[in-house]
Amino acid sequence: MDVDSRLLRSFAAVAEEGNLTRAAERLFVSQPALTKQIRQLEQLLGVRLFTRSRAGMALTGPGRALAARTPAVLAAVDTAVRETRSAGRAQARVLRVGFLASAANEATQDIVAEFGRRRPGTRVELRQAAWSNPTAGLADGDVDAALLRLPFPGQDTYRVETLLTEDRVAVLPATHPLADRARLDFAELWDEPFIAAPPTTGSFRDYWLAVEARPADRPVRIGAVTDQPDEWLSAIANGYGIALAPASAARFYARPGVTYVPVDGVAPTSVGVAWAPADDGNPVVGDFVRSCLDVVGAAPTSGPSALPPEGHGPQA
Amino acid sequence: MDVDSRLLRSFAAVAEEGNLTRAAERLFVSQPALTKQIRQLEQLLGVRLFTRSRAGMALTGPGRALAARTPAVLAAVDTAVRETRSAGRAQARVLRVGFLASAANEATQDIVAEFGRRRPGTRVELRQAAWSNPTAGLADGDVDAALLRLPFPGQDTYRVETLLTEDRVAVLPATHPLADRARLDFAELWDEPFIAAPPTTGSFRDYWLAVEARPADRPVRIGAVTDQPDEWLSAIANGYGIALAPASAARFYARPGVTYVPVDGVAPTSVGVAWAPADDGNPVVGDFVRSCLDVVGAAPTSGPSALPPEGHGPQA
DNA sequence: TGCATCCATAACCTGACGGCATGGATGTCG
DNA sequence: CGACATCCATGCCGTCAGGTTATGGATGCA
Repeated sequence: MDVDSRLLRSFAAVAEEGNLTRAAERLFVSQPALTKQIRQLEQLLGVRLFTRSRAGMALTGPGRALAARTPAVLAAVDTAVRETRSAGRAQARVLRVGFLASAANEATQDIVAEFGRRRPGTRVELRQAAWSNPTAGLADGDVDAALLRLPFPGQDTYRVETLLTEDRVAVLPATHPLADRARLDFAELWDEPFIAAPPTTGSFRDYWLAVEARPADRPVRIGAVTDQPDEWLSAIANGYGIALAPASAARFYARPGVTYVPVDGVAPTSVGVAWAPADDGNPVVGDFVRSCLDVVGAAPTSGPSALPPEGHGPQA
Repeated sequence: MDVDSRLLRSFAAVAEEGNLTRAAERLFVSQPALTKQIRQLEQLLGVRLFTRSRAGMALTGPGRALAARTPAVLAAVDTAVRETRSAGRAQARVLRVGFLASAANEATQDIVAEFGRRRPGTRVELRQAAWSNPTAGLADGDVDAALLRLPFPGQDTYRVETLLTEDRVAVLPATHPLADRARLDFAELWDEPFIAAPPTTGSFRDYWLAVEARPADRPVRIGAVTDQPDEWLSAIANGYGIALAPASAARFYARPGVTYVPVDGVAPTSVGVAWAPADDGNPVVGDFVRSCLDVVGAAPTSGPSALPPEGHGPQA
C-alpha cells in the first residue's frame, strides 16, 4: 500500500510516450505488465490517470498533476542513491573514475600515478565505459570523475577542465584506396560509409561522424554501429567503413589492417576531466582533477578557486 | 533493481529507532522481514548502511548520507500522492472535508448547506476522523479542508480561520457526587480520573486534559483512553472517569447517564477551519472557507485577501 | 548461571508480478 | 466493404520476492 518508485518510473514512461506499447518496450517489460502497473497505480491513488483510447494513453487532470511531480520524486531518489554510493566509496577510500575508450589514452596511467602520490591511502578504480554511455557513469553517479572527449551530452550540467587538444585523424582499412595517402581532406571522405556509435548517444555520435563538417546534401552513410573499441577496429579492418579518431589512437590502437591518416577540414578534439557539481567540496575529487592538470601541464581554465579544495582529511 | 520507497521508509524507521526490533513493530512487520529489507537495500546500493552490534543498528558514513536524503525523497513522494489525489477530487467535483467529533457540531450542516448554494455542482464529502488523527486527514492530504478544535498539532503549517469560541464544560457520570452542581471550579476536578485521547495525539490530548490549568504537583490521572466519541461517552457513563468537552457537546452529545456542568478555571475553546497552504489558490476551498465564515457570522481573521480566491470555474 | 535483548538464519507459504497468447475496439486502405 | 494494423485489456500460468514463525548465536546483566 505504498507508491513505489518503480510504478512512478513506469507512469512517467507512459505519460511521455502517450502509448503503452512503446513505453513497455522502452522499459523492457511486456505491454500487459505495464497495463497492470498503471492500473495498480491508479487503484493505489484512487484516481484515473489516463483516458484510454484508440489513439493511446492521454493524461487526465490528476494524471497531469502526478506527471508534474514525478520528475522531482525520481530526481530525489536518484540523488539519494548517488550520494549514498559516493559516500560508500569515500569511506572505502576508493575514487572511481570512468573513461571512454580513446579518451585520455596514454595519459591515463600517469594521472593515476600522480594521484597515488597525492593521496597514498586512496585507490583509483578505473571503469571503462561503452560509447553508449557517453558520460562514462557520471550521469548516474556511478563514478566520481570521468575522463571524456569534449563536448559530451549534458556537459554544462557538470564541472569540466580541459586537459589536452589533439587533431582528429581518419581511420581506414589498410586496403582502402586512400590508405597510403600522407594527408586527406575530409571532403574526400564524404561518401565513405562510417562506423558509428549507437544512435542513442546523440551529439557524441554526431561529433565523431563530423556531421558539422559535411554539406547538408551529403548526409553521412553508416556502415556499421559499434559500442566498443574492439568491435570498432574490427569493423574498420573488415571494410565495413571508416571512422574518425583522435590522433593518439594511432599509437594506442595500432593494429594490423588499420591505417591512421591525418585529416584536414575537421576541428581538433579535446579531452577533459569532468565531475558532478555536488562534489565541488570533495577534496579527493579535487586532488584527482589537480593530478590531471599537472600531468598534462595545463592550468585550470576557470582559475584554481573553482576546483574542489585541496586537503588530506577524509571526505565528509 | 530499483530502490523503492518502501525500502526507504524501512530504512528511515531503523535509522531513527537505532533498533531493528522496535522499528519492525513500528512498521507492523516482523523483525526478520526488516532484516531482509535492510540487507536488500544495502545490496542494492552496494554499501553497508549500518554497523550491527549488540547495542543495535548504528548508521555508517554512507548510512548517514542516505538518512540525510531520505526525508526529502519521502516528502516528495507524499507530495506527489497528495496533489494527485486532490486533483482527482477536484475533477470529480468533490470537496472532502475532515472533522473531529465535537468540532463544529451543529454548525456543520449549515456550512455544508451554504457551500451547496455557492457551488451547486460540487459535492461535499464529510469524513469524521478519530482523535488519534488530530488534523482529520489534512496532514496526509486525505481531505481538502478540516473543521478542527484549536489549537491542533502542527497548526502553524496550515492556514486557519477561527469560526467560533465556546466555554469548556465538565462531563460527569450522572452518578458522580458533583453531577448535580450548577457550576464547578476546575480545581475541584484535579484528583478525578480523566478519559483521555491516545498519547500519540500529544498537545491535543493535553489540551483536553487541561494540563495547563493544573498545578505541577497534581499530575492528571488517566481513567481510560478512547479514540471515538461513543467509547468516550460510554467510559464516562460507566464511571471510568470524567472529561472536558466544548459546551455544544451538551446539546450534541446528550445521553442518559452523562451530565454536563459548566466549569470555571479553564480557558474557552475555539473551532476553526483549516486548509493546506498548497490550496491557497483553490477557489473551491476558498468558497468552503467563506461558507464557514458566513454561517457563523465571522470575518476572516487575516483579511479576505489571505483567503483562496472566489470564483466558479473548475479548479485548475 | 540463568535471563533478557538483539540481530541472523532456516524453512515455509502466499500472492504479487511478469510473460504469453488472445480478445475487443477502432481507424485505414486497397 | 473486408482485410489489416494498431492499441489496450484479459486470462492463465509459473516464478520468485517478501512475509511469517521458530530458532540460533552473541552479549550484557542480575
